[in-house]
Amino acid sequence: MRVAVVEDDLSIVNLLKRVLIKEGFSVREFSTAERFLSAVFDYGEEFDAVILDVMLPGINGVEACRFLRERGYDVPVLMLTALSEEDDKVKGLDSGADDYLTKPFGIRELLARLRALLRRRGKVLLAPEPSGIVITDVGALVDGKEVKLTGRERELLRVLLENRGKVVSKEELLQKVWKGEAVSKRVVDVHVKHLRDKIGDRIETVWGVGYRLVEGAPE
Amino acid sequence: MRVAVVEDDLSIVNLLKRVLIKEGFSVREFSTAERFLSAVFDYGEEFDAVILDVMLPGINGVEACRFLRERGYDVPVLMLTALSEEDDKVKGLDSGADDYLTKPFGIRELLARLRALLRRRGKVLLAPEPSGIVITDVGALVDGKEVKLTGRERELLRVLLENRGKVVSKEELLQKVWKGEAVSKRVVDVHVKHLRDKIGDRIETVWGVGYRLVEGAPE
DNA sequence: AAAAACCTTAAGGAACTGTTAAGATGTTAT
DNA sequence: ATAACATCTTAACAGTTCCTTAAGGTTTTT
Repeated sequence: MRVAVVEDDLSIVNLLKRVLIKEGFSVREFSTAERFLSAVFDYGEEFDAVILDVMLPGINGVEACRFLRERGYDVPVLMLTALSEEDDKVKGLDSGADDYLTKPFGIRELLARLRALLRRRGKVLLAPEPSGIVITDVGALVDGKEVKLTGRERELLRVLLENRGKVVSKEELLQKVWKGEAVSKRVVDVHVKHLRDKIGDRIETVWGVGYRLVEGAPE
Repeated sequence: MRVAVVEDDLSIVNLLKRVLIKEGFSVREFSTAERFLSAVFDYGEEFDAVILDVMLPGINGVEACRFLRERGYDVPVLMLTALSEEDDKVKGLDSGADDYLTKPFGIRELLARLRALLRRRGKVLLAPEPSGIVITDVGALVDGKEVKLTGRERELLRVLLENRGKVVSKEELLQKVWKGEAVSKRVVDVHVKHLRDKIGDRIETVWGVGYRLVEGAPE
């Protein structure tokens, strides 16, 4: 189990590190939200849970959490802060946090809450289901409605779905869907168009790079 | 960057803490060498630098430093003391300290020496610390908000970000972003302008030289 | 004041994507 | 076997986005 600790207070980081490691977690620490987000988005690191401080220099915990959620990263987030005002709790939880703990906190309580979060999630973390799309053997279930897809369309959607929220380059799509067959790059565009016609505008174009499946309903 | 401050004089501890934190360091304080050494060897805490007072109750700074070095702990040590006798300096430096500063010391000098030590060790002090910016695959996260960037803009921002706080010359930008393509120098200006429009006035012009990404939010 | 460096804006073209349709190929029903 | 159908690919044209250059204005230096 990999846990990211995003916290700038060294004494807390060290405490958490010691305790979490003792409990059998792998701990990756980040002193700023930027670094953490960069690890996730630039380097594709994955975590089973995130312990996220609110008061951070630069991007704060609430903003970071909101960003994660907007991009479809469904990892359990335990928010940590010195603020105990009801309003702050609301803000934190509204941003997508799963739990909220105020400093000073009991380390045993934190562990208990963390275990609870992981249990609740069943343990599958970064980048799982909730996109409103499920691939079936005849096509896809989109917002509860069944849509028929052709083979290529289904494969294309599958790859995009596996990388939900992340940009997939045309080269990668050609490689994964067309397995290196000698076809023009433009076939991707055409199939994206067909997919869009069928499942709505959930596929975003990233100019000069490729495509990205985004969350939520189209338009 | 984490700095351990090992010092029993509270007024000095507080001064250092305030200043160092302001400079973007994480500070961990210890009132005795025993506690510091215990943190290092018993708990495996790691530091990028140590500011170590010589006159400490129990194990003194020189002994502590020697102990560190004997165990192969190669962290930069800046020794701090009221003793200005040459002999003491020699003892301190011989014990493995990297630099030596006598009280009363100027805080700016201390910072400069600390930076120098870190630089010498190859620690990247280019402050990967808070800038409020994270580059993503579609653009950048600026103060928690996603901003879409074009390819050139993103590359330009990436180079500036890698050198944040430092001036990057136009030649270097042309070389790193435009890879030696034969383009006019003016393209840099234009793209800087576009970047400024999108991420705010975080890019400072250094007349006759180039550009620099500055910390914090614009105005 | 002149010169140099920078800012700002806009236009043209290059590169990329959207869209449509036709032909090729393969599949199913008759 | 043949017709009807479905799918895939390519090609062509239209539309969009992006990059660079150019030109005139502003600021800074000499």
